[in-house]
Amino acid sequence: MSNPTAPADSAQLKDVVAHAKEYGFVFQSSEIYDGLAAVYDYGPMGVELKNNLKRLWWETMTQLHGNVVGLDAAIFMAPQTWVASGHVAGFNDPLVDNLDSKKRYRADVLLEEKAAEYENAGDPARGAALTAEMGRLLTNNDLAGVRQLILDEKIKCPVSGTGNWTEVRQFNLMFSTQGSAVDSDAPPVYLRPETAQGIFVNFLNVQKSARMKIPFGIAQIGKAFRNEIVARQFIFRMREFEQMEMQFFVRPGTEDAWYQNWKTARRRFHEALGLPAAKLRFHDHDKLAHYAKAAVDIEYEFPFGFKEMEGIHSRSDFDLTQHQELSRKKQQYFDNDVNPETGKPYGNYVPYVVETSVGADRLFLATLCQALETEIITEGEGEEQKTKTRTVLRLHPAVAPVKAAIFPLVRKDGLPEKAQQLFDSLRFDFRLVVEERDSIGTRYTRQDLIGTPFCIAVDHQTLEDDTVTVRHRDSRLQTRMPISELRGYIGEAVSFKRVFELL
RNA sequence: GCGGGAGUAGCUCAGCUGGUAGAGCGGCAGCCUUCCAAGCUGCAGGUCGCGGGUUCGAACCUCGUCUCCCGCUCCA
Repeated sequence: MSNPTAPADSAQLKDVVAHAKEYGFVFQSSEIYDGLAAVYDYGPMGVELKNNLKRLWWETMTQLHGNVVGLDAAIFMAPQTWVASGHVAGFNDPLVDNLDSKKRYRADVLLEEKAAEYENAGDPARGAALTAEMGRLLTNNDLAGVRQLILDEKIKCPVSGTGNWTEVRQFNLMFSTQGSAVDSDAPPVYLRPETAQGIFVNFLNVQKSARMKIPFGIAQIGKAFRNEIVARQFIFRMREFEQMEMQFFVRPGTEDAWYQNWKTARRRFHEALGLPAAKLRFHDHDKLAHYAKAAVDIEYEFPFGFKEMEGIHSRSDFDLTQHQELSRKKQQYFDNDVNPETGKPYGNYVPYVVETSVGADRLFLATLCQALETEIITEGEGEEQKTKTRTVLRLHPAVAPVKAAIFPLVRKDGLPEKAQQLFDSLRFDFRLVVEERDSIGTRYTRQDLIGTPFCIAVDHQTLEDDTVTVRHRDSRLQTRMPISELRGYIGEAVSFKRVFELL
C-alpha cells in the first residue's frame, strides 16, 4: 500500500492467500513435495465454509423449489458420453508457438484461416484440399505432418511475421485414466470435465423415478477436472474443482423466459449472501459455445478484476439430442399439458435446457475476498485515544465456520466449568468452540480472524444470574442476555432462513 | 508455453564485499486473573524450495529444476 507502483489488487489477493493458509482455509496441495500446480486443499476452516456454501446452494435449489431434485452422478462416465457432448473433439487442441513473437496458436485454426484465404482469392479447390489434408493428418494424429503443412504453406505469425514455429503439440484438456485393468487397448476413461453430462444421461431415470413434470430441474454438486494449460489466481482456476450445477428442463419455446428467470434468481442468491451489487455484473457471451443458444456469466469483482463466478446457459436440446443419437435411446418427454392453440397435449419432445453452473471454489473465493477486511479502530478518549488496525472476516453468519466462541473471563472461580456447561448445552445446535487460554482480547481477535459472528463471555455475574455477554464480530459491541435466550438468538442469526427470505 | 519478480521458523521479514542463521508476531506449557492481540518464565520450530557446480568455506556466486505472484497467451 505504501508503494504506489505496486498494483493494490495483487497485494490484496496475496493477503487473501496468506490469510487462507494461516488460518486453515486453503492449503496448496502436497505442499511438502513443492506442491502440485493448480491443485489446492481445504483446511479445517475452509471445509466448514465450503460445506456451508454448498449446503446453502443445495437447499436453495432443492428445498425452495418443489420442482428441483438432486443427483450425485459418478465422476467416471462411459467414454461415448464425451463424444456426444463434443468434448472429445473440442477439448483437444493442436497448439503451436511462434518462437519470435512467443505467441501461441491453434495449428488447425492457422490452417483453416489459410484455406479461407485461398477461397477468398478465388481458389476454393486449393482451400478445400488444404482442409482435407489437415483433417487427414489430425485424424492420424500426425503432428509432425501438421507442422510440415504449416511450413509448406508458408504460414506466418501475424505478430512477428515469421515462420519460426515450434513443434505442434496436442493439448488434451480432459484427464484420462486406464479404464480396464486387463485390456490395455481399452479406450481411456475420462475424468469428467463438467458435471452436467451426469445429469443429462440420467434425465429419464430422474424424471420417471421422481415423477417429475416439465418444467423441472436436476441439481448436482461434484468435482470436475480440466487440464488447464495455464492455471492461475489461486483457487480461481484449478485443475480439480467443484461445480454446483442445476439443469432445468423446459418445453421448447419457453426457454427464453426461463433463462431470464434463472438469471435474476441466481444473481439475487449472491447478493443475499452478502456480495454487494456493485461488485456483481452480468457479462453476455459474444462467442457462444457449440451447445449454447444464449449464455451469460455472473461476474464478481475479484482482486484481479471482474471474473466469472457463475454461468447461465440456454443449452437448447443439444445435449439430450446428442445423447439420443449416439446411444440410440430416446430422450423424450411426453407432455400431457394441453396446448391451447391445438386443444391437444403437447406430446413428445426432447426438452430444452437452461443451465445454472456455479464454481463452488469461485463462490468460496469471492466470499473470502469480500469478507476479509482490515479496519482502523479508535479506542479511548482524549489523551488516551489511540488507533489501531484490526483484521476481521465479515462472513455471513449462515456460512461462518464457527458460529460462536465461549470464553470464561478468567480461568478460575468456576468460570471454565460454567463455560463448559454452556458449551454442552448448545453443542447439538451449533458449531462452537471454548477457549480459556490467553487474555479475552486475544481470544476475541482470534475469532475475528476466522469470522466467528459471536463471542460469549462467561463472567462472575454469570454465576449469579445466568446471564452472559454476547460480543458481536462486526460492531465489537456487547449485549448481556440470559443464557436461556442464546439458542434462539444465535439460531436466528445463523439460520439459512435469513438468506432464503431474501431470494 | 513466453517474459518479469519471488522462495530463509506457522506468518511478516532481516541477514553487508561468501566465514556454518536472526528478529517481531504467532504456537505450546506454567504463573498471573484481565472485556478487545496485557505482563512474566520456559519450550518447541529452519539441512535457508530442491539438485548440481565454483570455493578451504555457499542462504549469498553460478547452472539446472520445482512452486508461487504479475503480465502476455489460453479459457465451450
